Order: sequence, then structure tokens, then C-alpha cells
Amino acid sequence: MLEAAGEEFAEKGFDGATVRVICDRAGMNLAAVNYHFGDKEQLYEQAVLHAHRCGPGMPPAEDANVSPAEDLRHYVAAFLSNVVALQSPTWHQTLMLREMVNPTRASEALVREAIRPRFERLSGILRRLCPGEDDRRIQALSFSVVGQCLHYKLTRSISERLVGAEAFGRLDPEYLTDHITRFTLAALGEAPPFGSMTESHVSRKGALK
Amino acid sequence: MLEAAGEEFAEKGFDGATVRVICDRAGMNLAAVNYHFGDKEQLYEQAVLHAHRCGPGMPPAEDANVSPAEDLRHYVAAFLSNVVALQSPTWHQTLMLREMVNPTRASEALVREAIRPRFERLSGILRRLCPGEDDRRIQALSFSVVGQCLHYKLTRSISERLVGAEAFGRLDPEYLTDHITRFTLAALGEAPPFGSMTESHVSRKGALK
DNA sequence: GGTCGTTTCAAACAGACGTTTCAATCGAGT
DNA sequence: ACTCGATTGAAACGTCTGTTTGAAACGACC
Repeated sequence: MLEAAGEEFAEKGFDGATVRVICDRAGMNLAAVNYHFGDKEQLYEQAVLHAHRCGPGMPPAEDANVSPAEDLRHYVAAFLSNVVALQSPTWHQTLMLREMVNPTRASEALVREAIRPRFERLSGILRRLCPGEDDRRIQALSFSVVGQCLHYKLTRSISERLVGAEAFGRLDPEYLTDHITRFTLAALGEAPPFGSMTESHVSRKGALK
Repeated sequence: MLEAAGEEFAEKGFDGATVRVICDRAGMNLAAVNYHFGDKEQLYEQAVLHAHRCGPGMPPAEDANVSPAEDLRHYVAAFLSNVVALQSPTWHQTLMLREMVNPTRASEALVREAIRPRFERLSGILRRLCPGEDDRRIQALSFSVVGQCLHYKLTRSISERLVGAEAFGRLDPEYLTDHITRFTLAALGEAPPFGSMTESHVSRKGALK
């Protein structure tokens, strides 16, 4: 039942999905949804929570002896494949992404149990990479990483039209993992920057402004 | 008429908005929409195009003698205030953002006339900053910049809940402009990286992997 | 002033939707 | 075997939607 509802809500959204089609998919009667869940909105909430429970969990933490840089690379790779899932997203991932852009009452539990743990692990990695920075900076850095990853999913249709389907297809998960990781590490001074063959380039140019 | 439709579509979305309240807002009769535009979908398309025409245009190109780094800073500042518009978005900006996430037939014109020009200006700036990189890298770099900016808008509700309203409010446009510009320039080797007080830090650490 | 194409108006239509109703069915407890 | 609460079933209800209708009002032109 929740499976059928989740798939339908993920495909069509809350407004687009109808309780009739959901019940047909589940082989249930129309009245079952109101009997078991009350109304359509509560069914949606339960479907979102079900998507979180049955969806891909967070990969276990790395050993403490791997470098923060490697840690970040693994985080980005896992985020791109488990949350963004550009290639073949499951309905769990699609539905949770929908809830991120258009939050409902289910978003509170989703933030608490799925989003915040991921976010704090990322913040922890960045804190290890930038020991001196304050909380505001760590938050902004975390959003910079997550924003880069989510962008390919949230604006996929437009981005694909923007650069062409072939060029967009060449931005495959492996390349993006490399790119986002290196982009971030370079911004943090842990990898050689783009656009320069030598690191002396860094000190030759002045700081911004 | 298009004004009323645009405001309503921006607030409620295509499905949420009804032709009745649009006509009420515009002081028009219900049949006017079908007489002038054919149906609701074509009205929406015209409203999106109207939003693009009357919305904030792209600021003029910088002089050729300002540095690419300054150019990037102006681009990010303009993008955050004209496209993202975290503080007080007009319905034009909201409607075009909706069209980015949920594209309709109007998206083709929107990409051609509004999005691609902005994107190519950004690509041009990044190309000047990274003379050696190929097209794929420039595209990924452009998406990294745009993704950082749009993230605060597209996942605003969730991000606000994630870090708390006060902390989210501290990420004001000035701070974000600074952060995203510096983050990007540091990744490109044009600004000192985060997490290190001295530039020698860069060469002390090894490259990734 | 009359005429004709254009625009406005109130009303209604047809369909889809979430929800409700109430009788039928089931299943465990005694 | 009976009973009673829980569940399922088909049908209908009420509402809201986009769309259509046909008459009325308007405005320029001869």
C-alpha cells in the first residue's frame, strides 16, 4: 500500500497523484485509504516516512585514520549516488527530493532523521579540514558542497537543455564526484587549484579585492 | 491580466492556481482567459514569457579592463540579488524559478533568452580564469557556481529548518556573495583558500590521493 | 443610424477529485 | 454456531476544476 502510494507520489507529486490510482496500484479499495490513514495528506506523510525507512541509509562512518580529504571524497560519492541518484533514482529518493523542495509536515521528521545526520557528518569533515573556521563558515561550506551536488538533480531538465543532452551526459557521477571533491578541496587548500599547472600560481596572484 | 496570472502562478504554482481567482484579481471575466489565450496552459506560458520580459534583466557586461576575479564577484552578487532574491523576491523571479524546477513548454524560450546568456557570461568569466581547461570542465565549474547560489533558494525551507532560522538568516546576501566568490576563486587558485592562515599551507599539504 | 466583427458577461456543462456512506464480509473469542 | 468488532466493497455525494455556450454590450465604419 505505502509502496504504491510512494511510487505514485514520487512520479506525479502530491497534487498530481490520485487516491484512486494509488488504490488500483495497490489492489486495494478506494475507502481503504480513508479508513487506514484518515485522508490523502496523512497517507502522503506516511509514504514519505516509509520512503525514508526503506530507502538507502547513510553509509557507515569512515575509520578515524583516513584523511579528511578521502573522507570528503567518499561523502560526495555516496551523496551523488544515494541522494541525487542522477542515473536511476528509486521512488524513495525521488519522493524525499520532492519533500526537500516542497516541504510538508513530514519534513520535520525527515530533517531530524535523514537530512541532519548527513549534514552534520559533512560539517564534521569540513571542520576537520578547516580547524580555524567558525560555525557560520562551516555551514556555508557545507551548503556549498551540497548545493553543487543537488544542482544537477533539481535543475536537471533545464541544465540538460542548457548544455545539450550529450554534454550533460558526459557529466557522469564519476566525473562529478571527482570535480566536486577537487573543487572543494582546492577551495580549502587541500588540493591543487584548477586553471593552473603549478602551485606557484597561487602566490603569484594577489588575494581578492 | 498577465500580471494577475503571473502573481497567482508564482504563489500557487500551475496546479494550485485557478483561472477563477486569476480573473478575479485581474477584474476580468472567467471566459476572457479562454477567449484571449485559448486555455490555462497557454496563459501560463504567456505569463512566464511576460515575467521574463518585465523581470530584472542581466546587468551590462563589465569593462574589459577589470580583472576576471572582480568580474566573478559582480556576477555572483547580481545572480544572488536578481535571480535567487532570497530577501524579497518579486513574482517574476519566483515564477521563473518555478519554471526551472518544473519546466513546461515555456522553458525553451526561457533558456534561450534568459538562462543561456547568463550561463555563457559565467562560462566566459571562468574560461578567462582557467585558460587551460576544456569545455566539460568549464561547464562543471559553471554549475558549481550556480549550484551554490541556487541552493539557498531551492531548498530554503529545509535549510532553514536544518540550521535554525537565526543561523540561516545570518547567511545574508553580502556574506554569501563573499563566501561563494572566495570559495570559487580559491578553488581556481585566485584567492587564498579557507582553513589556512598562511598560503604556505597550500604547498605543505599534498594533492588529493 | 445601422451593421458587423470583436469583446464581455453570467450561467451552465462535464469531468475529476477527495471523501462519505452503508451494507457485506471476514475472523477471532466464547 | 454465534457475536461483535474490524475490515472491505461498490456506489454515491458534494465540491471544485477547466472549459464552453449563447446572448448582451461595445466600437469602428459606411
